[in-house]
Amino acid sequence: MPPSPPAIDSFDLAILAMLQRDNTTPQRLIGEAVNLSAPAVQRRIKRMEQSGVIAGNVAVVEPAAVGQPITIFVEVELESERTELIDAAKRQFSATSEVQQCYYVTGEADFILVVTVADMAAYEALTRKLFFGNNNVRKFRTFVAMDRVKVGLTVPLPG
Amino acid sequence: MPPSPPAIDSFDLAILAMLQRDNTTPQRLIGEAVNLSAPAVQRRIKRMEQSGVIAGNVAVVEPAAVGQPITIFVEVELESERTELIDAAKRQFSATSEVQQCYYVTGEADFILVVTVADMAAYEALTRKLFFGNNNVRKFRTFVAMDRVKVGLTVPLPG
DNA sequence: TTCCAAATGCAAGTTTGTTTCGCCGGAGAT
DNA sequence: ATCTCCGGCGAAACAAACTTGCATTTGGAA
Repeated sequence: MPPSPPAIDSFDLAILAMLQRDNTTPQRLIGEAVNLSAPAVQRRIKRMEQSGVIAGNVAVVEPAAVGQPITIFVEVELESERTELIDAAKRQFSATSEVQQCYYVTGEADFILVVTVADMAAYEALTRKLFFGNNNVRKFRTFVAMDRVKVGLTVPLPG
Repeated sequence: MPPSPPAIDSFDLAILAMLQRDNTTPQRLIGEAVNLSAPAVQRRIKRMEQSGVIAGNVAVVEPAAVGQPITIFVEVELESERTELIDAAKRQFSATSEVQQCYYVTGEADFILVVTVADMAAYEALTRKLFFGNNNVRKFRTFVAMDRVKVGLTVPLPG
């Protein structure tokens, strides 16, 4: 079997902490901050990208600046929990560009969606397509965000 | 008054679409894709960063790889909707590293949180700190994510 | 039509990221 | 105990990308 990648150590965590704040930080500065040479930093970053610890490098776009000022949470409850229907729902939600995030959850709902739209008319159209047009959706509850207090994908890192 | 920044055009949208997928894409390739020279691409990116259209450039870290495999949604309902108490809650949630995302919403809840933790014991400790230790929290509902079907901050872009 | 402003493309300069090389330290075998 | 192999680290050379300045063109307003 292939050699398992080395475990994450405190150097890696320190590097990740900087990169998930700003991945344009020069490797030289990262090296100074964590007491490593720039090539060592580079090797560790590359390794973490290949092993999947770093899932991607992305620009964060301000939705309001591109005409999508409304963020909405939706709790979706299905009629049937059959695996096949769950998977179909996952696929449909994933393929919908307005659905920024989709989670399959325990509790009083089956899915929680984070939706980004231009206006409420667009949301209404989306509900027709995703929910009213789907016999397996028993009901859904809508929460409109008035304030995006904290937004990001930052993961809390030990150390 | 300061000159208002130029409106976003279809070139900008095409550039954003590529950057929010992978912001390490060389500007030369972006230029080829959108029919612009590399410096023109560079100028537009810089302008959008300064004007806030691009809110940041970050590495996306896989939570499970750094010992935070559990994602939880929490709907929080407050006792009082007094502005001062709302703001206090916003500040407390924002300052909590386990709270990855926090939204102030309409509907049957006041806040929706996205929480990242190592295990349920850590979540239990967090609820004690944030909810049971706060007299203004009337109740909260927990949804544990079994599958992070779609995760990201990607904004749907026209065009 | 004429002038002005903004944006583009080209080319050079600078910074950054990448690769290669040699060295050091540790684990295992002889 | 010593030798050898292996993996990682640091220094330097290399290549690539990014950034800047300037001349040109384009679009619009006077």
